[in-house]
Amino acid sequence: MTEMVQYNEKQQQIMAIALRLFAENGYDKTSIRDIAREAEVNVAMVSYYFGSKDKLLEAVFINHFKFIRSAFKTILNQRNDSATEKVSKIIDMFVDMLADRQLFHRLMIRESGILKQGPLFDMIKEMKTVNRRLVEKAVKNGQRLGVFRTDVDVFFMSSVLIGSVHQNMANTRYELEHRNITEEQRETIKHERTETLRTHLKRMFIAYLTDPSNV
Amino acid sequence: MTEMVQYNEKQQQIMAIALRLFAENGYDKTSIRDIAREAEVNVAMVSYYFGSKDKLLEAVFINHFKFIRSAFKTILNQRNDSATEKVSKIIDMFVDMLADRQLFHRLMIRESGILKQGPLFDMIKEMKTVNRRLVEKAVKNGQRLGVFRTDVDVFFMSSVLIGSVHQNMANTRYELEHRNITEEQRETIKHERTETLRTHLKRMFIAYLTDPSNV
DNA sequence: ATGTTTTAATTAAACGTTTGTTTAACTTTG
DNA sequence: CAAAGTTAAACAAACGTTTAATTAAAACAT
Repeated sequence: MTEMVQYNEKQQQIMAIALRLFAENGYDKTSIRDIAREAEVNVAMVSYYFGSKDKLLEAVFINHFKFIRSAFKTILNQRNDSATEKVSKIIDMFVDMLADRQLFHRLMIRESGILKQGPLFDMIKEMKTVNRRLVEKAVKNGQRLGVFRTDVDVFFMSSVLIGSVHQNMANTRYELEHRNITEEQRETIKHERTETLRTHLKRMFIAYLTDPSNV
Repeated sequence: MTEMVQYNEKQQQIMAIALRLFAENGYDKTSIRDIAREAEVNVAMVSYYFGSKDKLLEAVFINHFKFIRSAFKTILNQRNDSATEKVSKIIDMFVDMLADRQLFHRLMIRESGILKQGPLFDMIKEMKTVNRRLVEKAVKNGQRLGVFRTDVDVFFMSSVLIGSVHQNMANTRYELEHRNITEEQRETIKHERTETLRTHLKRMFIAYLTDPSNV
């Protein structure tokens, strides 16, 4: 219970600012002094609370992974859906998860590219495995019911799923940067893009899974 | 003609090492001294030849963009294919391009995430636009011939295309890291993954484009 | 071809900044 | 009064870059 109240207000403030700066400018291009300035705390507070810059990044990761793990559990415990509904729900979960936590995923995608070991590597690897298991479960369910093809590739599908969502956001960001529109319009376009992505991902996956043609 | 021989041997040596280190360890985590050591040149040579670390990165980008642009032109000038063959060829081109130049694309994906302006931003934005145009052209061709649906989304498709390929490679890397296998086995698995990706991407896209069901 | 001059390439050392982190003094809180 | 929180200052290390000196290569005139 008290385990949950792990971080006090100041710590959360530091972590929130750190996440934003890490995601927007990169971990290495963000100095502890940058974080301290924006979070309006002394530079020494980061070492005091988190030990080091590395550990701060780790804390940010752990924080979000907790949330993500519980989201996975929720979807895993859902039953009584049709095979296509299950796929649809998984896509919804991924799109929502990535849309709601854009900053974190931008950071994760960036840092994941250069990790070779350590706690962050292990966390990301674990998440990749869980992603795959989730997709696998839904696919096997549809295959058991005889509505999905038997020659689909789960590794491929989980790559498409996460890769498409991330790329869609990255492309949208590039398109909107430097465009002279209000923040409101920007958010509207982003939202439209997300909904289009959601709809078409579902259609594409169902088409792929149920495609009757020979290869 | 002489314009082509832009870089001498030493410059190319520096650029090759820089690309590898930037891609594997990140731009910021790679020092000029690291590059100089591995390229077996003096640290001052980087400034001497490229002006700065920033400009070296820019040179690496320009170098690869030249190649990529010419690959695009090749595919754009191909004719007399069926609609599905055109899509198939585009997928082949993207998969080959990303597989052959893995290091560069790892670097680009990473750095693209934090760019807001400047020459690199512009180059990447241009490439995203060209990607989209290529997909658009193939899609419209198929629609004109009446074999593709009219309600497909080109922005979505180009996101899926590039995002899936990159994510597939990233996931494969995570899976293979720390596995106690020979370099040969590693390359074999990588190759298998790439071919599976190619096959299934084609099948999925064709299924998405020709799916007869209502939405 | 030769010796001379000019340009380019290369080097070790130094420069000024910025970095993450620590210290030691001070303030607030329980 | 003891513990936790907070601060400004200091620290050493690493960074990108520049300097000034030296060597190699090229261009040139004789």
